Amino acid sequence: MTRSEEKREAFVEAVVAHLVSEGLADTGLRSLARVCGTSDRMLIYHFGSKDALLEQAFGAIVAGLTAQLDALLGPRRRAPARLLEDLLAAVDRGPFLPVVRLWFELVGRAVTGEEPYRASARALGERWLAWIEAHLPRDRADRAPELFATLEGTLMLRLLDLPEPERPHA
Amino acid sequence: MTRSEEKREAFVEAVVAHLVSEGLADTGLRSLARVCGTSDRMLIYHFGSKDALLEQAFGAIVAGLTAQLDALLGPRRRAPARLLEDLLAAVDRGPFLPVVRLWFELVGRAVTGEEPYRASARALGERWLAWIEAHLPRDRADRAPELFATLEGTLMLRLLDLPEPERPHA
DNA sequence: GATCGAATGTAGCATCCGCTACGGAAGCTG
DNA sequence: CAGCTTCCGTAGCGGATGCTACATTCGATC
Repeated sequence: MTRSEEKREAFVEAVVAHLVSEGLADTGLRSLARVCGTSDRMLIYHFGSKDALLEQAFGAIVAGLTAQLDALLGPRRRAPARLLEDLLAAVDRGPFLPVVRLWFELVGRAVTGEEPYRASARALGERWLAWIEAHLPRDRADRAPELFATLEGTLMLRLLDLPEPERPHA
Repeated sequence: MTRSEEKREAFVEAVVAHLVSEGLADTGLRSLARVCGTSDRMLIYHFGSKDALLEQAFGAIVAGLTAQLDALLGPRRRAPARLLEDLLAAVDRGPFLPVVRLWFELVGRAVTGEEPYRASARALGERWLAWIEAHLPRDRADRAPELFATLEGTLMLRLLDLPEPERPHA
């Protein structure tokens, strides 16, 4: 790997960390350059445009997410209700809340069709759905969208400090 | 009502229409002034700040939403599954999709705590929850958050062009 | 008709935005 | 050393941002 590629990779990593911790608000080229320890000039040089950089960063987040989920919950398949319970518990305990917040910010931009947000949100959603499907019993894989919907809706309520559905304690 | 109050009301109405049709992207003071047929100078004069104007507009949207829902679905209480079905059908048929998009944009900004978005999103969410509660059988009012979650999650999937949960046809 | 406050137009401030033009430095190749 | 490519710093463009200062116009009241 060339020096350039190494640098690009490091830049993307720094941007990912910044996005996860700060959200989409502070994503000016000059801010991103600061967290990368370089200049806006150089970010354009390496990535061509701000959107291309963000797209790569979102891609890296997508790739990292399933890895994190796998590490936390293992490959075991389980019934829908139990899987939902485990996922919500994981969000409670793990470092997932900032990513969930970022996810909702991303969806908020994606619904207008704005790129690169829409494409990134769809990619993230698809991977998430696939992960859920892979962790449901094979004969109930078709319930993945339903579980996804319940999970996302519950997270929305949580993020807005509105009352959550009552769940049977595990 | 004074001339000023009439004008303010008309301005808020114009801003509401603009928000619903265009979303949160094009909300510069000068853009809002254009759709109101006035100047940025005058919007500040009447409302004090852009945020105050937006807050009033979101308030008007909240107020209008339950009215629209009532008009479409009537006051009848119904079982959770049926209510969900009816709500999703209403979104399918009615002019609600732009409002739903705006709602998700609003949530996207609210999750970072940014005002006036957070307060407005919470208000809208609370009213929506209350509406659902009022349309569930009295002894099942506690299932409102669950229904809200399923509805919002399903709408998210729909807005992102991801596969929706299978529903029994009504 | 003088007066006064409400309403409004004009111009501008300070700051940010993504991006670019230009030129210099560094390092490799002949 | 010459010449070329890669890398990067400086400066700035044109436009948008929320908001303000100032001055004017207008309509109602005394």
